[in-house]
Amino acid sequence: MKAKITLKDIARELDVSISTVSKALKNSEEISRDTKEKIQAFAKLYNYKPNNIAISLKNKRTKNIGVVIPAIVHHFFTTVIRGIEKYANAKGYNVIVCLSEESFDREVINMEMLANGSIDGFIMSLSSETQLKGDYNHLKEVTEQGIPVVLFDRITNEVDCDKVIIDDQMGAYMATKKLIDQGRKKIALITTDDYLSVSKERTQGYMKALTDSGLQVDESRILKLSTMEMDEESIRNFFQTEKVDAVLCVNEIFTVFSMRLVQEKGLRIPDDISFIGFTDGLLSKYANPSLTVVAQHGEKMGEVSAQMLIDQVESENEVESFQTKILEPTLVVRDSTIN
Amino acid sequence: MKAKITLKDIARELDVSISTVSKALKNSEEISRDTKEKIQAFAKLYNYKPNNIAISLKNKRTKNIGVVIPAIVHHFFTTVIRGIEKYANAKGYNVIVCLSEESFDREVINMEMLANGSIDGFIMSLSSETQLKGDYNHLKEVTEQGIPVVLFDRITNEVDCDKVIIDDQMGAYMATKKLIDQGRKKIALITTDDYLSVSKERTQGYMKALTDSGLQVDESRILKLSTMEMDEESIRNFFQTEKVDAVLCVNEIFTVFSMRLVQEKGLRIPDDISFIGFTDGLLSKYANPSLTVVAQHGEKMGEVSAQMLIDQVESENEVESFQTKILEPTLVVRDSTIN
DNA sequence: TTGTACGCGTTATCAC
DNA sequence: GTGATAACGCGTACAA
Repeated sequence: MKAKITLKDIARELDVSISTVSKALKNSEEISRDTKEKIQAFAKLYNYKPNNIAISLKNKRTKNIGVVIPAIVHHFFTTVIRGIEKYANAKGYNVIVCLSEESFDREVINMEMLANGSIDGFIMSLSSETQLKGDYNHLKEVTEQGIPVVLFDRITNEVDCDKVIIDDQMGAYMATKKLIDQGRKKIALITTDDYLSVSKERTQGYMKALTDSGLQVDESRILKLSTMEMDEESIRNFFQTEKVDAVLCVNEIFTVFSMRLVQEKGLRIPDDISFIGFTDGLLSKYANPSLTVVAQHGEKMGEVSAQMLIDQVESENEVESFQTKILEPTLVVRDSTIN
Repeated sequence: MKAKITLKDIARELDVSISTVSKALKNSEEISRDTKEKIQAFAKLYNYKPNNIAISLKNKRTKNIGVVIPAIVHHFFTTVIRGIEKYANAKGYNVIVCLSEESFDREVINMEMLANGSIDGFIMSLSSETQLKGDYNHLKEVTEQGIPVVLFDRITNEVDCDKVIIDDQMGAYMATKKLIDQGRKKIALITTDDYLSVSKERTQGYMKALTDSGLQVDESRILKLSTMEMDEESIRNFFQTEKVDAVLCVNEIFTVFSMRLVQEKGLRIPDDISFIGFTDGLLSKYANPSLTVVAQHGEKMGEVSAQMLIDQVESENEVESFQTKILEPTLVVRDSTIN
């Protein structure tokens, strides 16, 4: 095993000083051609690479980005990570991923772990427990320390930082409008409690579309689950009592499961009942029938988040004005609605 | 903005030496109660936290694990990451995720980036391009430098390191056997070229099950796609020529798409034709009909990988014997096969 | 043209 | 009981 070689090692071997080696490897004009060539050849031979940690300590820049998300087994979040990775890597940054698993405590612990010098900035989406609690002190502390933060998707207005979201309200509005235009009158909404920022927005978009079209909002047609996790029981009960001709759901899984339920009852999709979900993942594409969805453009969101963060990290002067970027959702029409 | 406070800051404020502060904060017996209390109170007040980077430089331990995988928008890999995260986090390690996106070059670049001091060890699954090329020098270099590596799922025998896989051959064998036991005679296999270690194993298991049951292996019933990415055209062609009564696929997506194709032709699943896939993800659970699959236990795999890696990282004496852990696959029976 | 000295933040050793 | 010093690996201002 050949251990990593350092400047000191090279200096000792070649009987020059460390700084000479350092300069030579940077091709400094100060050093004579002879010495430079000798040192560079030796360095190449022993595959010298500067130690990232030492450089981080010196520069107070780690070139690491901390990403804290509630879950990773969700298509949307994986696409965001991919977008972040793509941009960050191109800029020479690494991505440290931490999962809060929807837990406030784990979110706090993870941030504290990373905030002690491991990263140059955070990109994060809030855990549901955090949004429920409404406690954002861990975020405030971090920003007060001067560590840049970019929030995406699940955000809060209580923290001053850059944000990236899609226009969830518009997405729900577009979807609902489409259902109405196709003659649907009894449109159900399967969502979660309003403490989740995205669900709140989507619910508003749904209601606005109904009232804009002169339809009544019937609260009994709105099912609010407690989390984004699957709750088969509640959805089953809902469809036992409610007779509807269209359903909008805030994610893919709720939609696919709901479709299955009504299919079991003998209803035909989209003839008897239409479905639209959120998130354009594999499930939507390969469901039977394939799913019409509001695409959230996770990869784009990740890229934009990474760009905003790195801009902040690399800007000399402290940024004082924060911006919120709102991406436009798109309706991807497939077979769960009438064409 | 209150910047991070250092030992030096505290020392200056309290008019003591840096080493006194350091010791006091570690509750050293050497320091008087008075001084300790004063220093600890001050540190708490200003929320002092030691700088990870400085500690890493000193200890030559980063408490970071590098994870390099081919893709993240795959359920299997996300579950592995989750397992790694879970174990690593509990041990105080962070997880740096890098995506090779199935590219050899990106795999090499990512490893080089991380190998220069950013991480204590690697957990990785080979990109398809790497397996196709058969070039593992980047892995060998890293292990020669004394950086521990754990390979999972897509592995190679050419690198000496710990490995974690499931018994892919057994998984395919179990699945094929089940189809045979249900009276199926014409069983197709949709897989990828043999350069992918997992596909090769699965193909062997499939063939072994057939011959063990006295059935002929009919090469025309085996479709070998070039990658794990979806290739709708090839699959469509395959089902146009081949008449089979059961299909085994090496992933979920191939399976779900194939089911759709035969359904369009009017075949009933599982009455006329049965399906079994690999990977127990959302698609399998929510497909219509739901999918019988060989579960790969990704989360478990991640945990085991992390455990093996951290054991190696933390073991004083250099480990010289490497082990390969083989996890058992499980058949999850759902509605795409006869019960 | 080359080398010395210092600092990044921490800890461990040794001297007072 | 407290403090000075060296070391981790690197870069750079300054001195020779």
